[in-house]
Amino acid sequence: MTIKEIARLSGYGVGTVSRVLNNNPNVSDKARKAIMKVVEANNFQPNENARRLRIQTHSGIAIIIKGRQNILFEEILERMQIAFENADYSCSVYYIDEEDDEAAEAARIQKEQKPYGFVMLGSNPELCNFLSSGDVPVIFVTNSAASMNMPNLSSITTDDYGAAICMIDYLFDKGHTHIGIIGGDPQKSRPSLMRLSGCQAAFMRHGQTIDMKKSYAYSRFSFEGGYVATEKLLEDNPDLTAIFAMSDIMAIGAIRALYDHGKRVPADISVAGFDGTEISRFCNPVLTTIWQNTERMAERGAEILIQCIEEETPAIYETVPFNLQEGGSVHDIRGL
Amino acid sequence: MTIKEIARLSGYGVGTVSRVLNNNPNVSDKARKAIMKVVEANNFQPNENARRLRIQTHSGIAIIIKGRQNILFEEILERMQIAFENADYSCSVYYIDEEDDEAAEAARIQKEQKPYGFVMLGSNPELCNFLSSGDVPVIFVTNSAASMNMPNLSSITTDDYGAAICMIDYLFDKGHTHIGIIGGDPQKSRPSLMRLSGCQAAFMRHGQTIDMKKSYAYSRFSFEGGYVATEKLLEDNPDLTAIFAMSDIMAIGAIRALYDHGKRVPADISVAGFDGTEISRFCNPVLTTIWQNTERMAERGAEILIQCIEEETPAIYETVPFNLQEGGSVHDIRGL
DNA sequence: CTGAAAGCGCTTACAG
DNA sequence: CTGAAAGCGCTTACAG
Repeated sequence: MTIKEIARLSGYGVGTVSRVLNNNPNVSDKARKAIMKVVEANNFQPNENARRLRIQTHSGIAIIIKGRQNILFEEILERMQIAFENADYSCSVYYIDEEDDEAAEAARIQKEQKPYGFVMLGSNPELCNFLSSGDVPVIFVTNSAASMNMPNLSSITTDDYGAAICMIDYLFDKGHTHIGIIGGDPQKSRPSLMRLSGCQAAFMRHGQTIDMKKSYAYSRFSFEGGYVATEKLLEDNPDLTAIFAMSDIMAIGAIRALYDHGKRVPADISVAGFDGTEISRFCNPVLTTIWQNTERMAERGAEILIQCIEEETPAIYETVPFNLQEGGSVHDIRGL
Repeated sequence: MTIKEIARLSGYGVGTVSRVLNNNPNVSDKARKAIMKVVEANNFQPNENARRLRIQTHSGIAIIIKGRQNILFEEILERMQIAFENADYSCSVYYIDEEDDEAAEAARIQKEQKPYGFVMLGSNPELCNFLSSGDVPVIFVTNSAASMNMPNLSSITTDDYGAAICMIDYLFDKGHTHIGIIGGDPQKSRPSLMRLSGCQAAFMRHGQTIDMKKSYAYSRFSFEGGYVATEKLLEDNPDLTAIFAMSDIMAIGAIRALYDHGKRVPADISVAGFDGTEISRFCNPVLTTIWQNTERMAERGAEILIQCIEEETPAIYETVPFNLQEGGSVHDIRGL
């Protein structure tokens, strides 16, 4: 079934059929009705490939998500899609693996779809040179693009640095002075680097420095990663009283490891997370964590991208406030 | 940049360029080299819309996933994609919301992409009349299509019925005779219905029946759902000793609710889950749950679909074995 | 092995 | 308001 068939069956030309299908006002009511009748009777759907080939135009917003199963990203994605659709942008979502090359994927999409703009979830702007050479607007979510200083690369992030300071201060406040940290590779993950810097700043204020060999354990952002990293920290630091993990998932892995090694949380050792995803409120104990405002990141992220597209504004770098969400995983050990 | 440009720059015709791009053997080495040089120099990507319009053919496998954030489905999806790619089928993944209409989505994709086959993850075959009217092969994963008896609708499922019996038997074995159940609406969710039937069978063997009003609590497959359902069960059944939740996520919600109501798990009350997803091994306590063999479901599912496509085999309904995975969330209360 | 040409299904000036 | 026609970028018989 093609537009030509519809034209034949309705007695009109293909041009008029096309106009009806695209809600072009220059069609008589009579023609519209006759054509819609045939369209509906045949449950006709125009061939999208032909349409795209012909209009050759941008096809909405491309959202590239690095890493599946990331609850934080899923929360942001859902709201972003709604925001874009409310602004009459359709979006297509592309998942790529943790190890895959987002720049190559973006380049492919750029050639194929010519989107109005890109949303990069969890992507490191430094790896996206391709995008900076073009002039299509891009917004990086959870990774700052400020240091790139490219007019088309915006970003929206949580204040990772400030949040880490806040959490470490909180732990010191509760009497913890032997703190281990679990995070990503600061050479590769910008949020890890920012949070680590925040930790270092907070430690300094309390007259300590972080021993990167003993007290910082590298981990993937997974349960298993948090588990293994915790075992390493325990081995190197028998007198640890608290662990700060840079994601809720890693924190849950850490808690599991601690129990398996006979340590109760928080009675024997405290654990803090990062993200404030749903699971942090349902796991046991409930996590003390940094809540990232995914709602705001999604909505402002969409707004910024749309503004860059429509008004050709230069890049915007925005930071979203966080909250320390108290659960039951951190013990107050002052006076013990 | 189009194929025409490449032709001009390389001094060959568009036909030859196209043949090189598609690895057609009828091209001289000389031409291939010359053309590839230009292609690479320009980082040329052919226009996919034009290609699809022209070849007008099937575009691999369409995978429709109902509900985001479903860890079980993500596990299956990842392995399925690998299986299809190894068999040289490309696949495209479509996520739809819990409430969305998968039949409409499938119809749309069918018109637009003409896939060789469909994978429906978490979809109810009874809602997919559209698909049965066509002759494109479909495999339903986690929902049996056996009762549909349509030659193109296959399915691969865990033995939900047997697994529920196994778990209830296990709970009775450990001395539990007051068991509450949390699951989906058996009118809408086929796996819920099958598991509930298994529970009923197991209860009967132990001389009990399930009081659907008091002992079965409806829930969405979410943390929050499990939490609320547990509160209802507690209220209606003060002497409950165990809860069987039909997913790990609901079980974790249940555990949280129990703690919030001053009950320890498993000391005061036992909780069992279903799925055996990664989180079941990291939450606290570790869940006693039914492990679904996602690896096998994915691999056999892909095999079955490919067989139906290539050999035009009639529908196959396959059941995959499960395992009861013992954690620390069920207490042995015999002799207490 | 290669090129010229037809045509996939659509949209959109253009002319009426 | 409507129709005839050009053309989006590609693939593939067809002829050589």
